[in-house]
Amino acid sequence: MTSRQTRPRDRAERGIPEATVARLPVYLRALHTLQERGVATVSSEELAAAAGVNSAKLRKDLSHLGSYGTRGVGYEVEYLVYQISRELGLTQDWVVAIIGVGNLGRALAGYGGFASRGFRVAGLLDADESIVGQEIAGMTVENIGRLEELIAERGVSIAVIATPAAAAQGVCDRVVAAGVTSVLNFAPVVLSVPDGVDVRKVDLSIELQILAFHEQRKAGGPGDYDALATGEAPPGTAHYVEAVDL
Amino acid sequence: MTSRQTRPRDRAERGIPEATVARLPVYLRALHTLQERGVATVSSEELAAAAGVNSAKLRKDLSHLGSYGTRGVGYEVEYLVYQISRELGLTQDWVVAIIGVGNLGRALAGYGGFASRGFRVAGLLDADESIVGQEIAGMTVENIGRLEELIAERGVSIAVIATPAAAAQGVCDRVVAAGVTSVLNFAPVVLSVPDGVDVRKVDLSIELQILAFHEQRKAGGPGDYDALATGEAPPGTAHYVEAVDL
DNA sequence: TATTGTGAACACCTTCACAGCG
DNA sequence: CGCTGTGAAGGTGTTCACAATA
Repeated sequence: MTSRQTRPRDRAERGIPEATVARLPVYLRALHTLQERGVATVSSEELAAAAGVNSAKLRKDLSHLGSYGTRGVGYEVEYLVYQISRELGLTQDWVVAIIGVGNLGRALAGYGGFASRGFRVAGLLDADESIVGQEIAGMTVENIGRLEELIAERGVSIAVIATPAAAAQGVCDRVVAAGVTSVLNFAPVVLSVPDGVDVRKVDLSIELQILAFHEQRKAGGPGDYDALATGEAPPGTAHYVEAVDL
Repeated sequence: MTSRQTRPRDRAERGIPEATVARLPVYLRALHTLQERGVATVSSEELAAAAGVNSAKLRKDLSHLGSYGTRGVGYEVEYLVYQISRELGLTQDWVVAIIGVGNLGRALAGYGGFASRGFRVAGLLDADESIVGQEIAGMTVENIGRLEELIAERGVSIAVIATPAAAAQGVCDRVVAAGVTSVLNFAPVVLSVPDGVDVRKVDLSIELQILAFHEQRKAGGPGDYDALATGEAPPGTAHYVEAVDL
C-alpha cells in the first residue's frame, strides 16, 4: 500500500478500526456502481465480491458503523451509501488546494472523482512563473506566494502536495502553519509534521518496488526465460549512487 | 494507503513479512539520501527517524534480511543499500509499460525515480489516435493495438495501468493474457485477475476520503479551524521560498 | 430459509526490554 | 559502553462458524 504516516492510533478515538476506515471508500465506490445499475439491495457476498474482499470482513467492517443490514435479505444500497458517506464525512464539502501543477498536479486537478465525492478543489498553486496564470481544468493557476492568504480566504482544510521532493517539506511547513491539518503527499519524501496533523503518502515508486519483490519470487528475474541459471549475485561491494525525485 | 490486492499471503513464501517488504523501499530511499550526503554509517535510531518509523521496528525489519549491522556501531550505509536492493530485486532491471498516456501517464513517464531504481519504461501506449505518435519524456507513444506484440518483444514484466476506469479491466485482461504477472493500477476500479497475478492499486480519491474521515473527527467540519482556534498556528508569515513544479 | 452480526480462534504486526556482542 | 538482534508480551486485523432473526 501506498504508505501511511498517521499518528500511532488513538484507539477508542471513536471506535472504527483504521483498517476498516481504509476500506470504506472501496465499498462506497462499489455501491455507487451498483446504484448506477439500478440495484436496490445487495448481500454481503455480492458487495464483497465487487469490492475485492471476503464477505466476513465486509460484514465485520459494516458492523462497526451500526446494524444497517436485514437478515435474510442484505443491505439496501442507497441507505448504505448514505451511512458510509456520513461516517467518512463526505456529506459535507472539503476544500482542497493542490500545490505543484506539473503533470501530476494536472492529473489531480482534472480528476473527476473529486467534485463528485465531497471534495472541492479551490486552488492550484505553483512557483513557476510560466505556469502561473495558465488555465487548468477550469481554474487559473495561482502564485504560491499567496499560499497562506488563499488557505485562509477559501477555508482550505486539505492540502495536496504534488511538488518536487526538494520543495515538499517547505510547502508542508507553510500549509501547516496556515492551519491545515490534513496533507496528502505525493512527493517522495517523509514529511515531518507536528502532532495533530495527518499526513498520507502516495508513492508510486514504492508500489513498483513491492511488485518487483513479488515478481522476483515468482520467476527469478525479469525476462527470466533462462531462469536463475546465471547467478545474478554480484561482487561483494556494489555502487549505487542516484538522485531521486519527481 | 494506497490499498492492496495481493493474494492472502503465502506465509513461509520466503520468510519476509509483507509489512516489512512495504517498508524496505522507504528505508532504501532514506539510505540513498544519507549516501548522497556522504554518510557512511547509521544507527537504527537515525535511520528510523529518517524513514519515519521507530527504531525497534526498523531493527526487526532488517533482522529479517540477515544480520547486517554491527553492535555498538550501526549499519554501513552502502552495504545496507546493496542488501535491501537485492532483496527487493532491484539489482536487475524490470521492464515496465505504461498504458494510458493522459496527464497521469505523462507524470509517470517523466518520473525520474524509475530509471534510477531498477525500472525501465519500455513503452507508452494509448488508444487515442491524437496522442499516439507524440513524444513524451523521450519516448514515442504507441498504439495500444500493438500491446501484446510489444509486451512479448520487449520482455515487459510489469504493466502500469493509467487509463480511464472504463478501460482498465479490458487492458488488464490483455496484459495478463500476454504473460504479465504484476500490475500497478491507477484506475479507480477493482481489477479481477487470475491467481498468480499481483495487483497493487494507487487510488488518490481513497486517500483523500481517509483524510476526510480523520479531519472530521478533529474539528467537526471543514472550514472549522477556529475550533482549535487560538492555539499554536501563528499567522502564516513563514517564507520558505522554493521552486515548485513537476 | 437466507443472510446478517458476532464471539472466539487464529494470524499478523508492533513494541518492549534486555541479553549479546563488537 | 553503545547499539544490534530478538524473545516475549500486547495489540490489531482476519477468518471461522454459528446463533440470531427478518
